[in-house]
Amino acid sequence: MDLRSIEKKWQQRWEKAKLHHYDKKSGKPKFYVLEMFSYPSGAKLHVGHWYNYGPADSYARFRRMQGYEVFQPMGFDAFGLPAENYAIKTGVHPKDSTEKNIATMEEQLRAMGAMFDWSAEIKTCEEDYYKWTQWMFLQLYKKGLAYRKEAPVNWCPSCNTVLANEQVTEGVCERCGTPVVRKNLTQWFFRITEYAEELLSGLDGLDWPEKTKNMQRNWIGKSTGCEIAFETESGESFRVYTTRCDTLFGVTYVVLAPEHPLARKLATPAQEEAVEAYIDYASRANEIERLSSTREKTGVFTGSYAIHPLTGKKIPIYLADYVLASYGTGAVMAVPAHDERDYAFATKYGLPIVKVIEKQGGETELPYTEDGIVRGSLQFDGLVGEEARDAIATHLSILGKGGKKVNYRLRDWLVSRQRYWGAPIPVIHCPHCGAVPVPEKDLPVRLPYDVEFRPDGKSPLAKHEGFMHTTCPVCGGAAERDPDTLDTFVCSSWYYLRYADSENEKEPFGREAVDRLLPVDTYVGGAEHACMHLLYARFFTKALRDMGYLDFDEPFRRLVHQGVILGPDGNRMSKSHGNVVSPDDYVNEYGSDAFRLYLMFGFSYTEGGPWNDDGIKAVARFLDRVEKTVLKVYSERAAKEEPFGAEEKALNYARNFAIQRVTKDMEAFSFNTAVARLMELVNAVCKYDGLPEKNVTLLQATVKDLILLLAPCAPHFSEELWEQIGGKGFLLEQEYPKEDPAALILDEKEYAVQINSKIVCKAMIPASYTNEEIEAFALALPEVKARLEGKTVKKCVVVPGRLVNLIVG
RNA sequence: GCGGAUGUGGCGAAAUUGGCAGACGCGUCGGACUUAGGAUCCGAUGGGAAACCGUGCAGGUUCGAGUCCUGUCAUCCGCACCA
Repeated sequence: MDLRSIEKKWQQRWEKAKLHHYDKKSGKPKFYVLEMFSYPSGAKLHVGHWYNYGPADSYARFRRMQGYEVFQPMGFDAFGLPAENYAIKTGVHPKDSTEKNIATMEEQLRAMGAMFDWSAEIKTCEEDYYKWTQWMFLQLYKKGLAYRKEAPVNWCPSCNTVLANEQVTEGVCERCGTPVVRKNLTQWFFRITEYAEELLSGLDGLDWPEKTKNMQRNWIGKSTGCEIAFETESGESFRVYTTRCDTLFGVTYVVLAPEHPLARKLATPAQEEAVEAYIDYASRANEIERLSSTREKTGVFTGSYAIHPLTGKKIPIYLADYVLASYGTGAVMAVPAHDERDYAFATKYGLPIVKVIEKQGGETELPYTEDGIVRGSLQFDGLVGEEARDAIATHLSILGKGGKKVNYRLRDWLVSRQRYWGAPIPVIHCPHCGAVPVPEKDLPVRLPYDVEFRPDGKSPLAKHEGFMHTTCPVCGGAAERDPDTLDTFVCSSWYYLRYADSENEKEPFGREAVDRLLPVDTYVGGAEHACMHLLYARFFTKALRDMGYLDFDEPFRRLVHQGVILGPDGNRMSKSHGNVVSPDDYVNEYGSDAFRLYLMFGFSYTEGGPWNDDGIKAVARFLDRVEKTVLKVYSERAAKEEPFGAEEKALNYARNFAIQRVTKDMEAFSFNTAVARLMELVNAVCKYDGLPEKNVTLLQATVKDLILLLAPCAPHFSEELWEQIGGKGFLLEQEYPKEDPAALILDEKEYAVQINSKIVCKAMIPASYTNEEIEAFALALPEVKARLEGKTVKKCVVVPGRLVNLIVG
């Protein structure tokens, strides 16, 4: 079969029949299968796209044949830095390169033959999409979930933009690897922390990989501790946050972050110069240096003292950048005896170390950071761990000096970007009225085309006078637009909603459409989005729910991550490694079905692995074999008398076993074993076909089921075979085979017979036997008899259908 | 440093969740058909001559462990001064 020519033929017929369009009137239960949309940074689809979309499409087809009204849309996450960086390098405008890339990728996606519903396609860089992205911003603003503040932010000097916390890895820009520096800037934030608790608790009910859920749990980082108020001698007050208030009597100094509001105020005249110098030093350190836990601790004494809230003792106040301004209260109580960091700092600066926790049943070695018995702490002596913390926290709250407090590591999401290729932030800055949101009727705020996007640390839009100059919607006076664009993750935080109603011009999505299709039933995409896209999308869903636009809590019911296909050398594919495998070459040579089938068969889907050429040849051979077998079987005529003996029973068993297993494996995204079962079925068919006497009716029925089972995995190929054997309609319209339980019941089963857990022989034992009968049967076997001469059987373990184990003394 | 995952033939991988380790496929070897075979079909294929030995390594629980427990090594991933 010439796979390439039949692909075109069937793609055209499917298209003409609108076979892949979601039909809301079908009356069948809906099933929303979604793959993460494409980012058109390169000009072509790579193996990773194929590995994501090919097998996932087979899953969607499988669901469709099972009787669901499947919705599987596709689109493009088209805004973003790569297109802009490419423009800076080559002078090609991001809009032009993006549109060109999208056109190529669309064509390739169509050639894949996936059942995408192209009528729902979206591109986030188009006005009719980003208009609603801006609308989302305005709703969040109205709800108090979007706000502007000056804060130390992550700045990538190479990308010339700020980055979200999530986009900084090990102190470097996630995208380009440049060390990130801290800068004080006024920026827009989304108040994702408002949802920290629900984002955490909601994970429990999700059918997601445990690993991904754990990454989100870690990222949200809930911690239960205690806030404690300290007064200074000069009458100022500040609070510290601790998870170990049971160590409160061991406090020998307190530390404020260098950015703490009181940092300068607390410097005594004698220390003023040193404090200034230290604040300056800390502000210049980049994130890598700052975050390294192995770096030697630095700090400075302010000259001021605080009063211990329970003992009334004088405690020196230090500044040190091992305390983070952005977590907790930006101040900590230092207990060198029971905290490694404080211990290191105290040792270096010669501060006292007071032991107040004793190890239970052992020598207490400092720093001792585990729970233990409280000592030297007045009425709290003798308490241990949690009970000590409870008692001290309660005591503090009675005194009005603090109490229990929950903290999260999650920070608000910084969404401003000083870049061109994104959705403009719909805000106008008026000298009289301040930051004013653009009225909804004036959306979209259009992204101008003629912009100088060469980076100089300022937003490219800031240099575009026509864009910047506007009037204030409140007072009508001259005003300027916000020159920043939104992080592209804002665009992708709600696209799965837009698909449901992509043509709607009046609203981002109609309530009825969303109620019908959402949430997404199965979402397939890479694991790298665990703490970014997947978290942001959950946040958007919850915020939109609270504004009354949605009626569900979680966007993605089930999540599956595909693995990564590596180069043949086992390294990640990259131009610099020279190990990039182009899907096009293989698709041209073997056809898209063979390529897809290899991706399904050659790897464990969630694992991925190195590419290898031999595998794809094997799959092509398998398809050849199927074709030959099917056509041969269908060229035969049924005889008058068709036998139905042991051989037929075996074939029918193989047929129904395959149906049962393939169904289960497809459901579980275990595509490699599903294809293996199909291969077994083909082997069984070939074996039976070689017999002199055949039941052609059974053989043809078996082969027909084979085509139906194969249809989701090799759609064009199967469709062609289906037509050739006289099948009616498209395969997607056929019912997926269901196994006949009766055919799976065997009269006898093969048992492994063991003596003292060692296999002696195998035996066919009737399925109807009781455990006693099985034992008797085993004992009567000659192999067993010979070995049991003169021994007594002490025990007999029977595992029904599998083995019998005789324990002898 | 903390957390998680993984470790099975020459290779990609399976294993009904504690029950015959290596399904299916690649590769290799042998055979058939052939002028020919890098096509196709059939057979063999964990190691070992065998008893036996085999799921990173060392222990343990169990009639029975790839699977459970303890320790350990290696690789990968995530977090990383979060008080």
